[in-house]
Amino acid sequence: MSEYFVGQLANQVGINVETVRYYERLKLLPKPKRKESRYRIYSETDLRRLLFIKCAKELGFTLKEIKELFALRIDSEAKCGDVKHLTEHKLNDVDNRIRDLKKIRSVLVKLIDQCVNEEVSSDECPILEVIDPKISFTKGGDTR
Amino acid sequence: MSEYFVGQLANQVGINVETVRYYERLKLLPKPKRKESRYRIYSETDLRRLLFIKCAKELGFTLKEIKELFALRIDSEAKCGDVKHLTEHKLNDVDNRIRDLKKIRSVLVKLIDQCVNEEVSSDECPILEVIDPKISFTKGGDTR
DNA sequence: CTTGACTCCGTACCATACTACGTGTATTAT
DNA sequence: ATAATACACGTAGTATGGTACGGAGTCAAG
Repeated sequence: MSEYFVGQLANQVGINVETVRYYERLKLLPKPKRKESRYRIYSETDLRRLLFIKCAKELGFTLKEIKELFALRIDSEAKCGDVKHLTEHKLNDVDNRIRDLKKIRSVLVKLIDQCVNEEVSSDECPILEVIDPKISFTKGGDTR
Repeated sequence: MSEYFVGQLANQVGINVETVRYYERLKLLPKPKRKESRYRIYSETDLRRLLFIKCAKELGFTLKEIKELFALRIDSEAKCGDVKHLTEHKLNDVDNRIRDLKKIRSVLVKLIDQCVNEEVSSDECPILEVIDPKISFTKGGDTR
């Protein structure tokens, strides 16, 4: 079971040392053990947690939302139904994202296709094909 | 073919009027036609463009990246190969996002499952199961 | 036992993406 | 026609998510 100082941890994950401390302040990371020297000591679990944060951030989750994701757990305190509802909500959100990304994906594929087939086409911005103003993207009312 | 003033447009999309002007400054939106009164006049196309921006933002694209997405088009000026490369890069990015979201999705489903089956489980944060430190998320080197 | 790299902490600064404010003109509802 | 909205513009302020800085303590190598 390997342990790291903050520098090694930050390096493994590919983020800044200051960012680790920042996340700790925001309670995205638990307060780590300390050496007698007060140096922070991190575990494999902390590393995974940080990797998750990094990834989720790139997927468009805010730090606040990431905190909520971490909080989704079934423990004896929380009522199972509550967790289920929250989780279903998040799931719905994630599904919408996947769907929207797939729309964008299909347009990109089409664009690459056009390149291959040398069909020089419209002045219209092709990415906008993704949007049918009637059936369009996740309209209104999600959490964010 | 309907036309809007900035307020109606912003309202349709669900964003602030100031934000529309802000996007115009950043050249995410083209300079609109004006009435004699200098009032901006927007079209259906502008509305779709704004909806796209809103959606892409929620998917974790920065405004800069969204601008790049808009720029992906085959016109007589641009060399097709360039566009193809750029687009393939974006496609790769999008694919990674979809894959990572699917991982998160599967964990959420598992969590909901546990609720249904009343298996009160570990103190460990279940969302972290998503991360296998070996096979994990999109590590390193994408554009962002 | 000193030198260089790492860590501590608090605070200050930075970029991105808005959002609000103030002053003036235009439009619209009564 | 006049008051309430809406818009124009420039500029300033805010929230989020970091990033940098400075002075002091720690550690490992030579």
